[in-house]
Amino acid sequence: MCLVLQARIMAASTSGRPVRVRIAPSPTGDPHVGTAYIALFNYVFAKQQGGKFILRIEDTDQTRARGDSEQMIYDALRWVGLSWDEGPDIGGPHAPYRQSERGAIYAAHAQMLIDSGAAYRCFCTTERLAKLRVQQQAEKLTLGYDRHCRGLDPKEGAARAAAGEVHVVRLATPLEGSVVVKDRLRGDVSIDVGQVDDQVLLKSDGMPTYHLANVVDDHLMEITHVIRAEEWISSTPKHVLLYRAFGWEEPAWYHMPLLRNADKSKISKRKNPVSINYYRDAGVLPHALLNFLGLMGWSFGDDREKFTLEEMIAAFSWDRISLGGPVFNLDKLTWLNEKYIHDLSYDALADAVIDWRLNKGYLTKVLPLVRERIKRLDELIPAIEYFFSGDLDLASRPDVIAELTKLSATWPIAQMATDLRTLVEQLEAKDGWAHKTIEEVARAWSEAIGQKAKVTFPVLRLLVTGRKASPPLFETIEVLGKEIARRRLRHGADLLPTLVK
RNA sequence: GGCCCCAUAGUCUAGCGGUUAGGACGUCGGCCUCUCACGCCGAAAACAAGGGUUCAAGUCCCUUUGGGGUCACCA
Repeated sequence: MCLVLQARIMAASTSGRPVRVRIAPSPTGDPHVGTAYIALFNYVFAKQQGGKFILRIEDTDQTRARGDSEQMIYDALRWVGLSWDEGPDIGGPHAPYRQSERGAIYAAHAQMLIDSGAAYRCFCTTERLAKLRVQQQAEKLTLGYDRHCRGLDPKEGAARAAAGEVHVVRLATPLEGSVVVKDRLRGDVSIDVGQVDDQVLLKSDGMPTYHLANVVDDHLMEITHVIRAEEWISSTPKHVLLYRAFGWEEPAWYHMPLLRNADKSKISKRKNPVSINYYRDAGVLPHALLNFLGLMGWSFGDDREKFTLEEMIAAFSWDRISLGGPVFNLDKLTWLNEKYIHDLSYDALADAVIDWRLNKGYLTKVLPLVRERIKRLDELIPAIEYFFSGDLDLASRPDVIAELTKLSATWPIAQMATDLRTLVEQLEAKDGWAHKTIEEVARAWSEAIGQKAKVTFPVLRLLVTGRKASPPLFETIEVLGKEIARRRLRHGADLLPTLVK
């Protein structure tokens, strides 16, 4: 039996503690499909082991926080059918579960590390660090903090801090040796400490970095198995070092492969829809999405590809994980979704469609935009068709292509595509999705790229509605929802060169 | 670039030393059929390369190649 396999089997019986796992998303944007993916494996393992699944919000970055994001995470996770035993919204024995509310805990723990000499205060300015980095890059040295403040007398550090001097707290990484991460899926991963920076633990705003918060919380919340994405593997030594510095027992590490774009790079919104809300709005059934995620890196054991969460829980084992990064393939997701639709009773399907968009709530948003534009009720459905579609088939619309071609005379196609992607990114950076905001962003963007709204807005309309005429553009975009609208814009930008020759 | 991870068809995967390398998506062909779709049948399509170990290697080891991740006061 190979070592990895042995490690995986031992993993299931690790330590006598009851299994507790967590998903720890950061509320910095739309609910990510990767969050659901990792949540699924945490959830499945917890349920199989009779353990607990905890949701923790990692909102220690004040600058990236997005107001609506946390609620969207709850909604999205519940939508796919994953629920948690403890979390910010439902509480639990280790509350609070929102890191921004645990500041005192981190500060106290950072102090413990300073007291024991495992961490130190650093007064280096960001300017100095930036300069250092440029220099290291120029000289092709290993990037990282040069430990300038490490030699500082702790007493002096304490005094300067007490005097109100701005500083951070850094981990005093051992100067030599290596750290072995016992990854249960990969075996031992040994990383030389030369690769490990004196990582910032406490930021100058008093908030902890991920590294400190994550280790402190996982310990305090009695997390036994850390199941997270592979991108974390290279910072795990820092975490191991922290556990040792505190004298705590490490959790069992499991680094799952990363979901990939078609080109095998880490899944990203530029190349793939990554918001769970997109899949919801595009008419993917939650169970189909979850089932599909279960196929990413894991297989049932027989040739079964369609299975329920309960079946997955019953059949789950770590030795059926494959480590190659799975490409998130929309075609196969759609095929699976088709299976789920076909298995629905007509009654259940009716409910699903109503839940989706064929409901009074959504119609009430659409109708104000079209009432003046219809003369008989029978004109309604054709008039609002694009409010109920996912991707538009622009290639089959000669009028759209002709119009785009015309507009490309003043706005070259390649540039158009680039500019549109810029717009999408600017829209993504905004909280909320109100038409006034969208319009403001679009107007500012138009000006910035040096194109008249008379040219850019028609292009937006063409790509977003697939028509030359529509209700007021920005209200239409608002009602369509950010997911569908952004997807059409991005997808449209990708398609432009093939549409207009 | 340093370090780390990974490697079966275009894609998701089965495979744990002896298989005609299996299944699924997609593609192509056929059947069914008033059309389309579903469904059914069939086809093309893979062990990255080179060295070992072994009677025997997709499976174990090494090297190379390729892909990915990571090197922040972001998570």
